[in-house]
Amino acid sequence: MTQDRLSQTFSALADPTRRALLARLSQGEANVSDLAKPFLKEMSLPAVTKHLKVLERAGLITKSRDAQWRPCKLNGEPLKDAVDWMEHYRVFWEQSLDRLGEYLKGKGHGRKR
Amino acid sequence: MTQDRLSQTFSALADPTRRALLARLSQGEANVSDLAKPFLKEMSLPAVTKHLKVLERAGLITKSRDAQWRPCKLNGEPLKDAVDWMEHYRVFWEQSLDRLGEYLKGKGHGRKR
DNA sequence: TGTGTATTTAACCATTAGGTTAAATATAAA
DNA sequence: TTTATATTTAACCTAATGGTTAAATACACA
Repeated sequence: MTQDRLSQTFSALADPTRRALLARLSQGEANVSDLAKPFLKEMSLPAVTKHLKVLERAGLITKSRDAQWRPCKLNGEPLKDAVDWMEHYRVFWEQSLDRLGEYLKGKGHGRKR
Repeated sequence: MTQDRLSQTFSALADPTRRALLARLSQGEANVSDLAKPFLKEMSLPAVTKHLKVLERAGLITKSRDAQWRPCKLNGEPLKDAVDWMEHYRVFWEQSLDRLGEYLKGKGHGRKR
């Protein structure tokens, strides 16, 4: 199925290998074999290539060419829409922290000691 | 595979039906058939049940019991970790906006007219 | 023109995801 | 105890995911 943009972003992020690749790329450009190195005990090079392709199709990275190397660069823009979507729900994770905060501040008016 | 928490959250969000279910629940509790109603032209009730189960396993909703109804309630906490992860990349979507901002402010010192 | 290094593609496989229909279960109420 | 409504489970199907190995391609250089 041709997924909508947001689904594509979220499903690209739904894999720890791919998140680790993005984390590595947040420190700077790197080519495929550099990126693959930390994973070659766990999986093959073509497996990493496939993960990179998923990230590329999601627009989260772009590959350029330098001789036989393919330097990859992180592109954060798709994350903006994802975060924007999630921000609508901020109240749903902050409300529980509020309750915790009020409890800790002793606003319970003597309830629970 | 038993996924890590973050992967489970992102993959739960990687489906438009499930995001729509969460959007509906952000307006308040609803039971399964209420939630399913907008989707029954596109899919069956058991399909919706499955989506709700995915959201439940991801900790994004909780179901309670009221006679034969199963009221569902949104739980935003897993989204916090997801947003926290993404915030590390904020600079990667803001930097391009900065460049746009600087361009618009004419900070280009005459380059590119 | 080979040769070495980097990367991708092809062909395949097992598991998961997302859907279906039919049957089972839970609960209230006649 | 039957009936009606709400929901889930079972069994099944197809396509997508994430991995493999082997072969192909891209490029620099002796």
